[in-house]
Amino acid sequence: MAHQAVSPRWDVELVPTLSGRTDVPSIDCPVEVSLAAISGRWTTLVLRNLLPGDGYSYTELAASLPQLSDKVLTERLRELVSAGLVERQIASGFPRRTEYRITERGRELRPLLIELYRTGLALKAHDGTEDE
Amino acid sequence: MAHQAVSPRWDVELVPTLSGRTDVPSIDCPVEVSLAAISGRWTTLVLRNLLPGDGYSYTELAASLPQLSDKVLTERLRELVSAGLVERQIASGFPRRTEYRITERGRELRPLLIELYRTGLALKAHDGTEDE
DNA sequence: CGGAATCCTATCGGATACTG
DNA sequence: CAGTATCCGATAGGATTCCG
Repeated sequence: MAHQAVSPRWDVELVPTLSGRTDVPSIDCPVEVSLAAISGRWTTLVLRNLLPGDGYSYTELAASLPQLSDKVLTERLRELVSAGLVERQIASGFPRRTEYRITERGRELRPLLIELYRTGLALKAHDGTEDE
Repeated sequence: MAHQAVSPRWDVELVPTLSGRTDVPSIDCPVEVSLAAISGRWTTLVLRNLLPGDGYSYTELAASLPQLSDKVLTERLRELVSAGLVERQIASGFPRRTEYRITERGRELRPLLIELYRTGLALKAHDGTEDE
């Protein structure tokens, strides 16, 4: 008989469905789906700015994050749009105006971002570098 | 007078404190703190396995994630240990046994991981690729 | 057993310059 | 205004081999 793959003891609240019991980082795992949605430098800041629901032009978005280069801003926006988290509308007229706005789907990330914030505050509170 | 930096409209539930109002991805921002804690390929899987609280030897951990190379496993463990999220104890004896175990601090990540899972399921549910 | 050391490639993200 | 194009250095992570 062959060796059994060693399986952890499952925390069923943490891993309630089978797709979380993977032994590799696969996009089938819900956790990886979420991570993919918020991954990339600057992504969470862009989402933070869009989440209140206001439409932003490209330039406004760039002005709200002055250190963010055009290249990366464009990349992030394309990723978010193609993931259906942000929508892009081009209003005809001159000068051209593009408007970026969070989608319903994008709003699903809000609780996650709140939790990221909350957890970060908790970790900062007791800093992990106290002596015994 | 100079130009004003363009500031977004704040979602005060999402960004309750000043440290979240940064315009660059700084480690001062709580969101970045959380992201740093769970960042890196395989990290969430290692945490998932440790979160039930069982101690794992290096080899058991490796066996629970067979595709994970020694190099990356070691890297991840060092990061987690140095962040105070996991503790490492060496039991004297032969053969040598090292035991990795989640810390109290590490348990603070549990709600975040649950939320990552929850959000991922939600995103998968309505897939973002439906036609109108 | 529990790693460390090397090597190698791919992708990421920053800087800069240019365009319809 | 709203991006694109190009270059480039740094890191991440996988494969493999070695060590106390």
